[in-house]
Amino acid sequence: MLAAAVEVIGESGTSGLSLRDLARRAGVSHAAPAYHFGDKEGLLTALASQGYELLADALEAARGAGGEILEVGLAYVRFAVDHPAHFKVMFQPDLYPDDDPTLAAARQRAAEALRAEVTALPGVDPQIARLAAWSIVHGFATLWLGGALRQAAGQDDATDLARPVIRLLFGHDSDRAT
Amino acid sequence: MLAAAVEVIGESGTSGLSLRDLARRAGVSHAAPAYHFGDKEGLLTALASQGYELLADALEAARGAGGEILEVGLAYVRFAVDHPAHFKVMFQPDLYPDDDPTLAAARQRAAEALRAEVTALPGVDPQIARLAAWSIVHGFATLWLGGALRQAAGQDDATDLARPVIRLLFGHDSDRAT
DNA sequence: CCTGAAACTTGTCATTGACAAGATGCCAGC
DNA sequence: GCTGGCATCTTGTCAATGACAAGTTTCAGG
Repeated sequence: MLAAAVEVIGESGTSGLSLRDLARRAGVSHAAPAYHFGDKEGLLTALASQGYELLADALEAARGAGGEILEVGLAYVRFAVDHPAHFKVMFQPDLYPDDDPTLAAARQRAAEALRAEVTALPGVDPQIARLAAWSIVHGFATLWLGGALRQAAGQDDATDLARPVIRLLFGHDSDRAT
Repeated sequence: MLAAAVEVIGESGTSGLSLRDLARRAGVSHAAPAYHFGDKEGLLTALASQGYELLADALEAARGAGGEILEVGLAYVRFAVDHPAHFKVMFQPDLYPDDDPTLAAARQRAAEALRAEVTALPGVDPQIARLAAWSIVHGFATLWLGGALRQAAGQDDATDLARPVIRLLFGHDSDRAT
């Protein structure tokens, strides 16, 4: 059912999502989704939680694979591109209550994965560095999903375009020319 | 009426927006909004267009005031914080059709204002520099509006926090320590 | 065989977006 | 002064939706 929700959101966005349509696709009655999630908010909360878990998985995997900060950043972008529906719901906090414990735990896990990887540059407040890293990958991902970048750049692969962008912030100077 | 829409979105988010509620607040009948905007999509299109105009104004003003790139970036963040409803609608493209001519013109104007300001760093593709600049300010603004940053940082003023973040990307090395 | 819980279904209600068909007011041109 | 036309709304209606209440099926454990 969450999978069906992801599909619908991918087609019509978060506003076009209807519990009854989900039920129709799943071949059940119109009240079945309400039983499982209680509420439309409940469904979106579950979807956001799942999204944070997937994101944490992706970030931890990139970190485990010997990845430096660049790789973790690219994993963030790749997550957004591969799971656009999850990403959109996760960062639209007026769709769900933010006091759900499951969601808070998943979010905490993802935040930790992101936080651990940013090694501070010399002379820079590590908190600022973390914020900058998060901002640039999140901004890039959001703009890409919004379609704002596809026309500006000839690129059709998000990560190819994201790589030099992230390098500009954290890359060694020798990388800047590439 | 657009002002009322802004107010409602500020309270309940884009999904809680109802044409009938708008009509109630404006003291008119439930079909009056439909006459002016034709459609819910129409209303959101108008709101997005207005948002892009306001953004272009803000960016051009920052640029005109002798602002370097840092000031323009801060103006972007300030716009998002001051006009959260507009900002949210603008960058949620599944809420409105993207082929509206008025909207396209306004968007073009804002894009131009942003594009013109980014002076390339030596040895860096200017397109990449623009993308990085846009990404970092957009990401910061989005995360701030989503409430993701307010807890992490003790700051309660967005621009104070955004300043060192933007400096990290574009500032001179002498600024980094501050 | 009985019980009770999980996973639904059916039925209903207020609200919403969209549309059609009038009202009402105002102003230009004759 | 009258008429036609236009912009701005109102009333009425419809299908779709989210939420909820109450019943139904299924099935494991005792």
